[in-house]
Amino acid sequence: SVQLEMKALWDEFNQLGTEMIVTKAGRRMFPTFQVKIFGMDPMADYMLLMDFVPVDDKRYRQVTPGAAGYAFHSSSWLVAGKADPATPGRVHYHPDSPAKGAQWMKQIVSFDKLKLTNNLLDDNGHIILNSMHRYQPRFHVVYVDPRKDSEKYAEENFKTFVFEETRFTAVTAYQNHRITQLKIASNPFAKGFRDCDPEDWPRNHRPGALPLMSAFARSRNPVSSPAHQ
Amino acid sequence: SVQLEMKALWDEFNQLGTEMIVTKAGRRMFPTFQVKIFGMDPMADYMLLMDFVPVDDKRYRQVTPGAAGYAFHSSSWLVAGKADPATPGRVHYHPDSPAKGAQWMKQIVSFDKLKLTNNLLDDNGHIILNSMHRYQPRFHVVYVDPRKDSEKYAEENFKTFVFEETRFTAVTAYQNHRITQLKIASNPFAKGFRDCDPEDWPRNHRPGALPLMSAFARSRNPVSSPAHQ
DNA sequence: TTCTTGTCACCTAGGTGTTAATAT
DNA sequence: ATATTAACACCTAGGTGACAAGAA
Repeated sequence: SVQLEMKALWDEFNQLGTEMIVTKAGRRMFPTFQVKIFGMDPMADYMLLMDFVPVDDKRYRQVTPGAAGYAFHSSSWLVAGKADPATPGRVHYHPDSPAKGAQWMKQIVSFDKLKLTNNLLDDNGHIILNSMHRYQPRFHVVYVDPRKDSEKYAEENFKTFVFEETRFTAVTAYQNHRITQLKIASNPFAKGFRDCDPEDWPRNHRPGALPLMSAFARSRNPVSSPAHQ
Repeated sequence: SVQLEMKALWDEFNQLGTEMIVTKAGRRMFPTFQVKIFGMDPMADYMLLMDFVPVDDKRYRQVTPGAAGYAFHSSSWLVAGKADPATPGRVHYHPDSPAKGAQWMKQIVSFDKLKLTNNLLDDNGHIILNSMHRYQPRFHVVYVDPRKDSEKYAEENFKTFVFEETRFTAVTAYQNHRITQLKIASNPFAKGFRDCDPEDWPRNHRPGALPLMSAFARSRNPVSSPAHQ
């Protein structure tokens, strides 16, 4: 069995509609997909991998509620047509694969090397996704069968785990400001954009409490900021 | 068979008398011990590990040639008595162990996670060495025998490789300035102490050329520098 | 108008020798 | 005297969202 780590954080993002940035060079996911694994044979070899399947066959687009003059990203999505044709879909093997069950179970397994890209010609082995489409991450455990004719047992030698709270929309720029603020508040690498008490997250964070979202006020290179409203 | 990477650099250090810093928290080696491996069974599992054995049973101390007033570290070592009693001696397993021969052979194997410490009570799994003693790094390849009674074949299932040019003296502070300068010139993490053409190393470095050693002139926090000579 | 790209300041994380103070 | 320690400035390496400019 498999347990999703940081489930409370995933839930918080999922409630707002998780977005993941895709770039040409590849971007990590945040939150990172991490799991605790139970019930493996400690002495047997396993491969761990992830892939991403479309949640639906729709393409989305952003609705702009701002009246005249100023466009403000919202949390509402419009269906903008049928999905782009899906490419075969890559998989990402956990770099420690293959490894013994004991190794996988003794600590949290983290897919922090996995990167998402929108570059259809990517040759870095990153996961290729279409921007403005929704995806469901999947986690697969493959038992390395020592038998000679292991191919015959492929069907019974792997198990797939899906956590619906890890669904997200691939984007090239954040669409929902509340997602941006939650990323800034919870991702250590975005600390430079925080405006609030830097000690308040995640140390004192209680799941269920309202996320702190004052970072938007910060403006590093003060350019002619358009009148808001 | 095994080939030492960066042999030219190791030779250059060895010619001066390589020194490696040991600290309480643990310090990496520089140069890093790296090898290319040939002739493994691509499908078999191997463990890769290193250990460190005393080169002799001597303790060293620094000779101070400076006359009165100013002590200047030299490249001469004096034997200062018998070695401290050796502790059992830890080993460092390469963190990718165990892995298939194919995996080990397809790229350079780097022991850059290995750290040296002088803390006899270290509980981080680092290699414990005595300062002012000389050591010989050893590299071991262990074939993971799939047979039930594999213990019986332990003798024939491993092979040890020793590169004499990787010998070094463990120190808590550098004793030979030429070693310091060569470290500064060749270790990217010490770039801040370079004084010479920053592009000149290692790009244009020809083994056999005299190492560039002008970095000593640099003094960051200019304190009352004692008159030299 | 909407979406994408490339650059940037600002971070995390951690590897350097230097230095002054301390220990032996 | 000689050896060790801890704090420090300065790096490498690379992960953030902001922003302006470009593309569709």
